[in-house]
Amino acid sequence: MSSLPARKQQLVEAAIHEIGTTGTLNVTVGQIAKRAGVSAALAFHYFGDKDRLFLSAMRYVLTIYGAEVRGAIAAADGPKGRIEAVIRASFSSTNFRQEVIAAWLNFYVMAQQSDEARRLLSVYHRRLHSNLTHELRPLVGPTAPEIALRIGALIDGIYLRFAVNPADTTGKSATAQVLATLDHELRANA
Amino acid sequence: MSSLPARKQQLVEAAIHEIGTTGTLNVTVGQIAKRAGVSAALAFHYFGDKDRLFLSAMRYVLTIYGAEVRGAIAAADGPKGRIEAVIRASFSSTNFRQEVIAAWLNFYVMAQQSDEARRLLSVYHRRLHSNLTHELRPLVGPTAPEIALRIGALIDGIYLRFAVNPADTTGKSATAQVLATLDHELRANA
DNA sequence: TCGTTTTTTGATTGACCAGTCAATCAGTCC
DNA sequence: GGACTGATTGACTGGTCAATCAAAAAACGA
Repeated sequence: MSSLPARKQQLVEAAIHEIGTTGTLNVTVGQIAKRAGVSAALAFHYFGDKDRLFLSAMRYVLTIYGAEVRGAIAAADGPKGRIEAVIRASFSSTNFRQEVIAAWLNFYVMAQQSDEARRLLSVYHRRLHSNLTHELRPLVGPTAPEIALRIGALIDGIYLRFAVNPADTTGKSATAQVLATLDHELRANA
Repeated sequence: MSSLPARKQQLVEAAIHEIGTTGTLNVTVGQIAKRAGVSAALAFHYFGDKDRLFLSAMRYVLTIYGAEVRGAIAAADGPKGRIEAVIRASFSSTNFRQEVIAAWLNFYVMAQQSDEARRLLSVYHRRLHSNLTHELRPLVGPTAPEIALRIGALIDGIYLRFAVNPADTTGKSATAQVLATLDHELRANA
């Protein structure tokens, strides 16, 4: 949140940036602290250990993403408009950047070892699924959850492609692909 | 390949297993060597450094996956049958296991730093895309590449879900989801 | 059998890093 | 202005690990 003490937030943002640019969790607390312009010891003072610093970074990314999606939903009209809003927000220029996606990727790796990381990713999955299902329901009825699942997985899959090959996907084309699938799913369930 | 010298193959398999079970690239050469039943120094003798050991492990996984898909395609009948074969192979019990998927996930992370790793993943993506496109063409004509892209991304996305929550996805249900999307895409393009 | 090559190892090194600690410093409250 | 608190640091440590090396063991050919 933006309600974090200034130094904590600096460190969290530095951690994301550092993980994102190096593309790995193998960054030292020293590197992160240096980018934040403070000493490594301060990071330990605030977060206790490296893991908890990483988890805070993850929460931060999730929080921002969630806020953006919520904003997009609020500004859109009608069920289909709101579904499109979620999709567009997922590929907005804020989120759809190699640095951020590299960080996400590493959060998935973290989730292999850390229960809390896994929990946080589950929250993201559930929220996305719930948003999509809620808006799909009036359009397709009982198959809404299944379709939501597929749309959600498709979004994440496109993220993965982008992580390997940023060149041949843009936010626009990614959005178009998901919207196309959405259309076909809707047509099949009309 | 199975044509690797015995010790090399033992080490490669141990590396995959170790990466898969710990869920991270943070495994020591010592751990890997121990699992392979040899000394750490031998791993350096054969691979030169840790990176090249990891890359060999990645090639090995890709090779096995590729062989399985090729086998499944050969055994199937008709374009649609062969598409289904590819999808089924992707979620077969050989490939769709947390250990293997955790390894894949870490290969994506490797690709953030290593050109060779990125190249290998690109090969996988292209091969999958090409297989799907080839079989889709007689069914939907010029939209085949686009649909192939979406199906491919959907498969990878479902892998990601499984990486976080192995409990609520099985190979069967995953296959069913992708086949459902495939059907809807085909219907929309018939 | 013996000399040579290949495989394999244990011991070692040099770098790196998470986490600790004792010590300053800047406020704040009485 | 003195006691107390939280912020902040530099220096240190204990441990880990990739990579090297010299030598043992095994395999092999003459």
